[in-house]
Amino acid sequence: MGLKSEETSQELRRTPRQDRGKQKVERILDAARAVFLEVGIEAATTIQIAERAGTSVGSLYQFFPNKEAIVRVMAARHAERANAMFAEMLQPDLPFLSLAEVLDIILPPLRDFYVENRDFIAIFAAAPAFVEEIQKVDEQLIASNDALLAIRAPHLPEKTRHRISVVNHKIIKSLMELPTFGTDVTYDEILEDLRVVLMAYIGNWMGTERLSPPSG
Amino acid sequence: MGLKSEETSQELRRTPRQDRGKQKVERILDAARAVFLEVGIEAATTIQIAERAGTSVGSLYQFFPNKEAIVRVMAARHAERANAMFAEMLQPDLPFLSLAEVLDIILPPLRDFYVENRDFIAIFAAAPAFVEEIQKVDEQLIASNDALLAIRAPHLPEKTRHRISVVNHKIIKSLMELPTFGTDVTYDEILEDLRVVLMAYIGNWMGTERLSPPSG
Amino acid sequence: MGLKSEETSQELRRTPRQDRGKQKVERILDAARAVFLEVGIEAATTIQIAERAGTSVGSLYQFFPNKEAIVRVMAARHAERANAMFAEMLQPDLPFLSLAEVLDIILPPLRDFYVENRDFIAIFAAAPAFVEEIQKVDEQLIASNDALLAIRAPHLPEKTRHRISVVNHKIIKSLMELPTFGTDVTYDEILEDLRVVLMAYIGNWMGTERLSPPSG
Amino acid sequence: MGLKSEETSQELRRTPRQDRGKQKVERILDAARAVFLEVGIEAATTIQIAERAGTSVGSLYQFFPNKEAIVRVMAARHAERANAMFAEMLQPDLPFLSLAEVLDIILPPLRDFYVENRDFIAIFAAAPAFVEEIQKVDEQLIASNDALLAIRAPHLPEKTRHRISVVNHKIIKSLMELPTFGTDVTYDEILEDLRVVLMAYIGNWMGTERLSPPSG
DNA sequence: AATGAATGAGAATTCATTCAT
DNA sequence: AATGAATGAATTCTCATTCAT
Repeated sequence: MGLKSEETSQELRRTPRQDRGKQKVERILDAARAVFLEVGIEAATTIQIAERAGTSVGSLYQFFPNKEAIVRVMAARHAERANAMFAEMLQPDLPFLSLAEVLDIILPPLRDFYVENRDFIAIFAAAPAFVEEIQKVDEQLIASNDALLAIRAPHLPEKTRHRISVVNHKIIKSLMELPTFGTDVTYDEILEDLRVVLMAYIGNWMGTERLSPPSG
Repeated sequence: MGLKSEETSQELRRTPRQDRGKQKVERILDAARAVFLEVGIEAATTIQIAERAGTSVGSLYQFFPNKEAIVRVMAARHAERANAMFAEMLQPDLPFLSLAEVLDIILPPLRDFYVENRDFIAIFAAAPAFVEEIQKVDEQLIASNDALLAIRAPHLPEKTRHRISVVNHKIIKSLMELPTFGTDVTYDEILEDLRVVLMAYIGNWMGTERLSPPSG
Repeated sequence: MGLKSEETSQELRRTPRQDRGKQKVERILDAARAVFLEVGIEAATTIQIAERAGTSVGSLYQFFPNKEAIVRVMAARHAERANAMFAEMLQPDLPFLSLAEVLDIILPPLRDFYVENRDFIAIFAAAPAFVEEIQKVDEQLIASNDALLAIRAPHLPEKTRHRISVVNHKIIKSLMELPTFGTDVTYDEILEDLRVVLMAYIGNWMGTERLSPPSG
Repeated sequence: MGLKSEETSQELRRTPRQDRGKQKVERILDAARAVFLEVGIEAATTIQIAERAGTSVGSLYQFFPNKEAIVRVMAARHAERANAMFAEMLQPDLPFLSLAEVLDIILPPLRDFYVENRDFIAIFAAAPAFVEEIQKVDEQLIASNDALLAIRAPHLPEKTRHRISVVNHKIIKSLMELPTFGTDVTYDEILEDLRVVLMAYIGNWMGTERLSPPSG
């Protein structure tokens, strides 16, 4: 009787092998980003997105089983980029540097990530919670914080340590969002402020000195 | 929000002079809060809200010209409560106390405000930015920060000062949101963390010492 | 994200207590019958039905959660009418009469049922199999045949007896459909033919004589 | 069927002279049969059919102007097979044999036809009546009945005779459908039942005895 | 001739808002 | 003033059919 899609919204309906198809997926995702940014995820309509992408709804649905899938693929892409950033950032000797050095290493790529992904940050900031992919990005950032802290401050109770990681991440995330939204604050100013704040906050818990690296 | 009326959604359609009317407005706002919390602002339907409030849609529309108006009135109420909190908090000698004393005075009522308004915080956190009333709350909190800072650190360029106020507010706001969402962090833990962070951040700009109050 | 109805299409969405509502349900069902008859169940659209009923789609959906529900309610009504007919028809002494007498008792109300329900017969004849309600009507007619036969011909193996009931029912049903579809055959002619056919067919299995009723 | 083209769906768009083309038409028809059987004619999509046939929609439309045409060609094929069966069955001396002999001659090939065409029977049983080709099959079967009867019972008014032919055909058709659908009835059991029923029904109108063949 | 991506009209369903009662 | 049924525009998604490659 023409029921609407019963699929469990599995990402892409059909992995496009052809270049044409890949390009179209990209164009749709780009269009969606623009539309989401303008009117929000909920208010965006599939027809709007298709038109913006220069196609028809039909085409859109050839690649995405439903609107939610567009959001999820977009979120998954965002998560991938976040992962790539971590990989680059997490050097093995990180836990043994001074806090100032750690921040010198960590903050710039973090800023770059937030700069490059400002659209997605804005889109997902107001995103319906059901976008798990986005929550995972946060969880991952928190986890790597946690790992670092576990080495630097092994005496901390796990629960406390986790809270610190959460708070730390929340501070970074929320301040990095500032330039995205109206405020006329620059990313570099935020970077400076973050340095001050985190030196104090993290230093409070794990000290600011270098650690002697494990012998051997 | 898919409005169909052309009205500019002017808050209350008719100021209810009767007690009966006032009570109904309250019941509708309470119901709306509950429904918004459960399903989000966009997904909430006016019929749901009316039923929860124990009335009919028709009645609801007697007091609110459209769904958006409910959101705006709710936001306005939230703003009022924020203002009340400021009024209480801003003692005339505040600028001249030590930073630690200032935080001792400011943080507890701030926490209380966030505790008491957690529902609204949660509702508006994911709210489409177009709810101006909400932005005003933020602007007001930022403005009072700014005023304080203007006295304590008169040498700061206005723009810098404003940025500090913005950052300061964003830190408070985002950390105070943590207990509201999933995280098992308590308000008191957050209060401690805030103290550390703000001592460092604000202290960095305006010093932590007492100021000699203006003579005369 | 605005998914379409997830309800399991439970008959009526809301049992209309008011007369107005009841009448509207009737008008919708009448309209649906007419439309189904003209274009078939699958091709019928809810808007068509609503218009025919003199309402709007919205109203239609106030009573029926989806198109399928209309079909099911219609089928349920049909089943009820069939049950009413059985109740009337099945006299306790039926098994002990001669076959000719049995047919005299059974065939006229059966004909009346098929005459009065010719529209539904036509609609459901081509109905998608998922309309369980309709299958139940058939099963019930078969079951009462079976019960009769169990008394009259207790020696028959159950499987054989059931087949006879099925065949018997199928003959009745398919012949009774004839006047409904194009053919210029009257119900009375069919009744005569049925008598001949069933006398032979059933008589072949259970004899045509009276049975001595159970003593006591 | 939701046609969008204005063509009057003339069977085959292009008579395939090449062997390749003929084979493809066959493969498409086979695929369509399978798909129709599984999901029904209405729910079947042209892409499904094409994929099952190992081609593309484009190719399918090279041979069939639209979906309906597939149904019609399939029905036409079915009609042809029915005709072939008649041709084989209708021996010149048929009208002069005893009814039992006639049934002995007629019923087995009839059964074979229904067995071999069970798929089509199932497909077209629920088919919208607008497939004229299918009605023609029925009309043809009725007509040959009629012819036989005209010889055996020349005294019967034409209208009566025609009704008998219709009823006779309907009985055969509907009983022969039983094994196709859920029921666990075998074709041989049905054949037995048909013999009983038709002996009685036809015998009732045209006697069961042999006729003396026309001299000369 | 074959392919399958592209198109878009059309169907089901929802929900803000109105208005008769 | 209160009610809640009625309205229909708007949205998501499908699928017959076309047409560029």
